[in-house]
Amino acid sequence: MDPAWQRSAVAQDLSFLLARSNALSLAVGNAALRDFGLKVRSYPVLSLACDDLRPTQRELADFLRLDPSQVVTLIDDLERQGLVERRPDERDRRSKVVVATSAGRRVCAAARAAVLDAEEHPFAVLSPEEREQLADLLRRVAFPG
Amino acid sequence: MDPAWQRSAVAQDLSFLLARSNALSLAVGNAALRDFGLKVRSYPVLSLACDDLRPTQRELADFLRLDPSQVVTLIDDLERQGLVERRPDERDRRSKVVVATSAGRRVCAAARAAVLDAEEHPFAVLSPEEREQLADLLRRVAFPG
DNA sequence: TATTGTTATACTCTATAACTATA
DNA sequence: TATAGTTATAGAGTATAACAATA
Repeated sequence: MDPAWQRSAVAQDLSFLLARSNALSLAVGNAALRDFGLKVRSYPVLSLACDDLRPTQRELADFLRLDPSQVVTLIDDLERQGLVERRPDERDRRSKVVVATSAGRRVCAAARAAVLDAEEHPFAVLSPEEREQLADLLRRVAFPG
Repeated sequence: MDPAWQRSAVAQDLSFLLARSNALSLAVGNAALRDFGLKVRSYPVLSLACDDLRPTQRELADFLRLDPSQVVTLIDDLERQGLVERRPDERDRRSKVVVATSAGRRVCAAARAAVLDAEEHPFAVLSPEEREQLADLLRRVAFPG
């Protein structure tokens, strides 16, 4: 059955292929992060906090294309697990800067390794060169301008 | 801000780039389909019904990686709009085959044109050759084996 | 007056289990 | 007994509006 279905009209759509690939990647990613109490949604927040960018919640919301209220609950979870802390922003007392704790840095490093390892599954069909090619193309779609 | 953030660790992950690209494509796709009473989730069902593959609900669930119960509600919607019909499968009376009505075919053709047109926005940064390259890479990820 | 973070709310999506009718 | 479709339900994700503190 599949061969004929793969020649169907929808299966040629870039948006359909993107959605399907993402669904696979999402499932694999969440499974890999489960051991660390993280999800595909919370891991980027922790990772950005670990990159010493001292992001405010507003900046995280903009970059991750999430509503500010969603960022609140993601950070609530990470803070409850002792992985990040909210610090007052000296330059603007309305803002709160998200910084990683030392525990957060350890968990993030381990989680990153697990994610990269898990990515082998959905992307194993591609060679290292093809993966880099795919990353380049997606980078331009994901970050136009 | 963005340039520094784009060099962050997560922004290098294939899974993150895929998720972000998909989020953009999803928003654009749903906006384009809204006029036709369709969504990114229901359009593939209608499109496959229009391809004369005479899919059963089970086959649709397998191909779209959806739970059979989700297929039920998607087809309920499409049937309520008069775009598809459930027909008994002569070969297995447990199964139901989903076929497009003539109205469904008209709507599907118009919706497909709108989707292809809307895809210009997220993928406009890529040349036609690059888009085909991206489609080839994603096809192999989305349909391994 | 505008913005940051927060709370509350509702709506969609996703996952699961149980039921029925057929095989 | 196993499978196709259905129903019901709960959890996760997403979007929106309103509010307090600060700019």
